Amino acid sequence: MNGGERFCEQSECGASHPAAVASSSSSSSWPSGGDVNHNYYYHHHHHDQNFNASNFNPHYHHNSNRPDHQQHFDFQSFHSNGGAPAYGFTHALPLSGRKRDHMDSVIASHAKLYVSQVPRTASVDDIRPLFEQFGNIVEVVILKDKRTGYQQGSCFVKYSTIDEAEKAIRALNTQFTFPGEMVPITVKYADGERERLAILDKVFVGYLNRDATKKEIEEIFSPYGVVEDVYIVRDEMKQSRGCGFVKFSHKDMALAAIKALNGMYTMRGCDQPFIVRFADPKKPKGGETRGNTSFSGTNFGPHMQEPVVRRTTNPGDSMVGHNLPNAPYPLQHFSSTPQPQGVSLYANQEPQTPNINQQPFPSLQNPSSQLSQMPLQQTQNLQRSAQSFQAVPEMQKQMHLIQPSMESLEQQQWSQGSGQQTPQTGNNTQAVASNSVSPVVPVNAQVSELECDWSEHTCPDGYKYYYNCVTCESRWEKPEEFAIFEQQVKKQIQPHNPSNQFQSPLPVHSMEQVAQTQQVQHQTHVFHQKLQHQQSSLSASV
DNA sequence: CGACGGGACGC
DNA sequence: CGACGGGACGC
Repeated sequence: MNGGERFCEQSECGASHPAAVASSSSSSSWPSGGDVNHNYYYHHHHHDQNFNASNFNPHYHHNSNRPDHQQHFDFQSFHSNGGAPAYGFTHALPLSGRKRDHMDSVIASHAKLYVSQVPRTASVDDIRPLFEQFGNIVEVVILKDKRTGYQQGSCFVKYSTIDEAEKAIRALNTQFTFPGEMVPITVKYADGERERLAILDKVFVGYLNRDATKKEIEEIFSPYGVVEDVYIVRDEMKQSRGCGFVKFSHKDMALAAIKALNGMYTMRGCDQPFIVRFADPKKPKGGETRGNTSFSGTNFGPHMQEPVVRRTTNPGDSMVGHNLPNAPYPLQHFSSTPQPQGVSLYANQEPQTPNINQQPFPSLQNPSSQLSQMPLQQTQNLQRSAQSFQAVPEMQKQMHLIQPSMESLEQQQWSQGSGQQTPQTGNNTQAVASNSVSPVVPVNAQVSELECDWSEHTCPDGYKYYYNCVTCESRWEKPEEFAIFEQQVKKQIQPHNPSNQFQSPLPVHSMEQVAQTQQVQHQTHVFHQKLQHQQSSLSASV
């Protein structure tokens, strides 16, 4: 079967590594509307040479099929709806110097699709616009035959969220035919992807106290989200094996728990801190497994030890096990039925204390209580640690989940955080830079005249949501006001862009409904032109 | 017809 | 080249 192996070249552009992209996207949870001026990254290395609307005529005359041509490309989003706001740090992030922990956890929620019936002559630029209509493209990889180097007629398209991927599947699978192809494309999850994504809301926990009850465990994890289930692994004698699983209602919560507790929380009577990581997929359970390396490269590996600040057994640590004095916070803070798609998340909650009850992310109550609610050990680590790799970024991450209306407060805490973590190593500092500088500044501050009650935020997994600082409403869909606001911002930043085409890329919904090849092709064609226009506008503005 | 990457820790 | 405890999915 070796002859059939495929390969694809890695991009020479270090900045285009998915990790680098992710570090930008995940670190930019703060309003992303005003970041267009950083998007120059996109065409920095890639001009439009292969990009041409005529690619969609049946002849595909461009020459992108030379075997050695780079066909691998990671995208920085540059349309506003796409997520992954570019804060411009991508190109500066060295491919090698990066921590795998945190970012990869975020990456884990990216959704990779496998697309076949792609013309062998198609370039990334032919493929991307088609898919970009449905969401933020993190990566496109054209598969090639390992030996000949020729394209094999399929590709991976990676979206930053599952939602986007689903949209693309619904709209494009068997619905779109590339010019020159006899059959429509198939668009489906790459092998193992579904399984991988399905369990991101569940964490494995090691170093549980063997006497711990479900309830006790639930209380420890509840501050980070709605705990739907706690399972303690037991032997045949019903004795706890000291590990278990905690399932949340949302993968974001799982991530929050990982960030906060892994290596940071030592249970009473234990001498080792928790291991908290995404659960491995359950049993292979039969067929449908292809050379499934789905979990390599993220933090699922057996010895992927997170660069957590491990508690060294300090003399003064007799407190171990008594951390989290009154730990657990009322579960009522969490909506029991979070809806990824729906209307306002917490619509059914009492409006009286909006700042608490209607937070976009209920897992964390409010910034002022955030520190005090952190497990004591974590706080200690933050304070004492000169090499708090994990803790500080974690804090930052959590901050992003917090009430956006508390900007000043947040900023204060931010500066504390970055101050403490100063004495750390370079790579991290970089990551932090993108974290702590850009996102903290609200769009409103950058563009003085423009204001919008809505702001855009990103969950750790890439989901975007919108928060209104006046009504305290949050919602998943982009409010019209915010879309307009975004456009205004962009006009201001790029005065050279006359007719800004940045509205939500294309009418996605009508797209899905129509789902007619002709239309799709037409719109794709149009999209090409738009892209070109946008690109030239962007270059002009840099 | 189906076809499913490559590199990836950090000192 | 050391890092890792090993345990991994109910009803």
